[in-house]
Amino acid sequence: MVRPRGRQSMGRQRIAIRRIEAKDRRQVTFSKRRAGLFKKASELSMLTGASVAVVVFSEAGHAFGFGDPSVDAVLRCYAPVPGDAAAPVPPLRGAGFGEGDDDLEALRRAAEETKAQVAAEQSRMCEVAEKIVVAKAGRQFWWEADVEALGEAELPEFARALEKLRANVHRHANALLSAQPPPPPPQQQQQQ
Amino acid sequence: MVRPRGRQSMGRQRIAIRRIEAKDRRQVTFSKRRAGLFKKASELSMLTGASVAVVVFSEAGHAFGFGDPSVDAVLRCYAPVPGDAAAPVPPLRGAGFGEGDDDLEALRRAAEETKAQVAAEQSRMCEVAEKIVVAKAGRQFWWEADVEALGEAELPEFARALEKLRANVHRHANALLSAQPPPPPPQQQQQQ
DNA sequence: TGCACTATGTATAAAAG
DNA sequence: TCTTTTATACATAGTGC
Repeated sequence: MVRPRGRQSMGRQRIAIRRIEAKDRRQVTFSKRRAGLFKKASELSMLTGASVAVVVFSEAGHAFGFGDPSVDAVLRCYAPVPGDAAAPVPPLRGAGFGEGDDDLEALRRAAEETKAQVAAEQSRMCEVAEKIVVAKAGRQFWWEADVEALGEAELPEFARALEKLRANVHRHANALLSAQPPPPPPQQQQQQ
Repeated sequence: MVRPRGRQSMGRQRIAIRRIEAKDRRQVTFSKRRAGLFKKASELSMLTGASVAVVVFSEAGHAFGFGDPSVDAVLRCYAPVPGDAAAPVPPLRGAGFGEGDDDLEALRRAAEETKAQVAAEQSRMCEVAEKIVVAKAGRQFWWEADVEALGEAELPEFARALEKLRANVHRHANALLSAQPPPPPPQQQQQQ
């Protein structure tokens, strides 16, 4: 194992979180970070017992997904249909995996991924369709509209203010769930 | 800023990726890692222009979500609706932000998060939500008003779309991988 | 209860094979 | 082009306010 003297690499460099223009690097980054995202999702699920679903569509239209217990299961939970009610949703959760599950976990991830890919094969063109729906809905998302309306000149000042607001938004966001006005009607949706 | 002599903290410790038994820590870890996961998802989207949707259900049954352009938009894509497709459409995606977008990005993320949370939470009781028409015109802060208005306004359409979505997801899942436990139309609660 | 800090584990941008 | 390696940026477990 010879160890050449000089630096063998520049090591990880800091990059701005904005679209990567170089196609090559963008693709490489996509693959790496997608894997990383799935791993994080998996760990979150394993550690806390939460149900997690992640769906990713690359620019090329390829779909990837990860889910515990499965993407579909979590999505069912996310979108309970009135008529179908009684989707009480599951405390379900992954059981306890063993220790050397590193490989199993990776395999599991790969399986989920493949599954999503296959499913996406038929929904390839949906990326376009999705945008139609969104566009048809009318206005852009409010935060986009507002931000863009500000103009770049005002952004710096606005950004500074946002730094403070960010904390408030976060706090408010979390408060919404727990402090949200409970549905007036006596009917109460069971929520585990 | 005195600097006490001894180590101020043990620093990050390595932990096994298995269910955290201590309830307190489990919850803390959930919050931290959920935030981290959303951030990663956001970055993946920003860097590569991919569409990403993440839905998380805590053990307590609380729903959290992140999506770009939005959770439901991506999910719609995941489950294509045959009769609802086709037609070119403007990008609307990665808007071109300035340089100091660090704060803007954070806000955008928080906004997405908030919106998704509200949508996810309310979608679980959409029957009730459909009847609720609230005029929160008295809000002092634009983000509060808009966030709440958005969730309520989009709910009906959202719910309707999801009804079809779910059916498609099931159909695809069953057709593509017979390994998936048959989720009959009627209610069913499957484990794992 | 929540937020801030710090040391350290982990993810990953580049470079090399 | 894909895999492996390196150096470093980033995420976060444990702790204190």
